[in-house]
Amino acid sequence: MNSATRQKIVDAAMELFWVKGFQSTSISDILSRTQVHSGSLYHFFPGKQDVLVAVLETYRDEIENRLLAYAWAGVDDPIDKIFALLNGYRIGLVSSDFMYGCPIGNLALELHEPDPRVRELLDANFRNWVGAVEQCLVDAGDRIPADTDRKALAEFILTVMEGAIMQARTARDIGVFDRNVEVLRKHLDLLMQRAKVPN
Amino acid sequence: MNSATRQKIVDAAMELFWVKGFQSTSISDILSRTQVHSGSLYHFFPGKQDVLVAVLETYRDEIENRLLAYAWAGVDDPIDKIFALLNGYRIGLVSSDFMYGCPIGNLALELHEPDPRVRELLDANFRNWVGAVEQCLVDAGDRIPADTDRKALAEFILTVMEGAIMQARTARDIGVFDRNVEVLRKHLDLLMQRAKVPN
DNA sequence: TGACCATTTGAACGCTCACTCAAATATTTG
DNA sequence: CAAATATTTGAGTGAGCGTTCAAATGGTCA
Repeated sequence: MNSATRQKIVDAAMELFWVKGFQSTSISDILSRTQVHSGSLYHFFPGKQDVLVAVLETYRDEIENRLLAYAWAGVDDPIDKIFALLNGYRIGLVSSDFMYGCPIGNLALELHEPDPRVRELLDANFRNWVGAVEQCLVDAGDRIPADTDRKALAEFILTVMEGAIMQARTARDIGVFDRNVEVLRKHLDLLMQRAKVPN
Repeated sequence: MNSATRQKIVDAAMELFWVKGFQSTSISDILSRTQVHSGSLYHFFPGKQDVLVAVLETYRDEIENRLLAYAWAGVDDPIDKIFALLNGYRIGLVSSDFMYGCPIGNLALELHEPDPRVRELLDANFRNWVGAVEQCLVDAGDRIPADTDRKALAEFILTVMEGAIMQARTARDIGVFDRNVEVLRKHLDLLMQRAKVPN
């Protein structure tokens, strides 16, 4: 079931959907990049939507290996991990001249009436990401006030990441990304300050 | 130059691009909704991209009349205005069953290699929005610490709006939107608290 | 070897898309 | 009114899209 051809298709589609979006990527884009013929693609996938489903399943299943392991290499402190993760996206933006944003966020706003499977996979990817950040906040223990909703704050950090990328890509200026991260850092500083001296 | 037909086309395209996105909206979608024939559309616009340009120019020029006047009706306090603006988007989401997000944010992430005119107009729309919120923060005067970067905070508020909408639409759950706004409110509360008792 | 199934090949199909254009009609202007 | 210009009509075009399918090839196992 998981032939090399199938994997080549998913890998190419992952890259193309990221850079060009789903609708702007044609089946023949995928075929020419993979040197696969259309019949082979349709042997493994009923249609284009199913390629997208496979791509989103891969993101969901590989968040540890493809994203977190890379961003968190050599980082132990849970609060540092949060900013290291954001910095991973920053590097992607800068090194690609603002081509590489968040592949999930892109698709989430591009697809207006998505296939239920696609919508659920986008959501699952967001919840995975939020869960990873939430774990960092839990690991931060009493450095953060006890009454702080960790999950809500993790969702907020995803929001900051997505909004910062959106603005930086549109302005083609990393400054707005950095300023967004600085405001987030300020917020966490204020929370941590308040945890030290409860008021 | 500004005939009624041209305006009908822009209005219909504004709605369709909002609900379906740019690429999923066909010229014939616009024609059938407006009862205009293709030759008329191409009499006023060289191509589909130029319809998008006209739409984005309208958003840019009409932010006061179409967005702020509505959201800020009866609201005077500058901090309240910020949350009233966010609440405007909340109402759009809920009342449309998550169809109406942010039209500018949608397009910003849908179009990966936009026409320079389009990219600049998207950016101009963001800067307009940020400018309006920045003015609220300036009007808040010394309720906010003097060393707070008002523009950076306004950009951050745009980020929160965009990220909150993205997650709420994907989850089809307004809860995540509300939690995001609550965290933002917490941040502003902490800032205002710090402005009262400088530390 | 031969039968069976998985995979590959690549031409072809139907459809929708953005867009064109010549002719008809309405409006403006002198 | 007459001429010029602006606008509308709507059939038509070519290109690209996702998808199909019958035939060829490759691998597995009795």
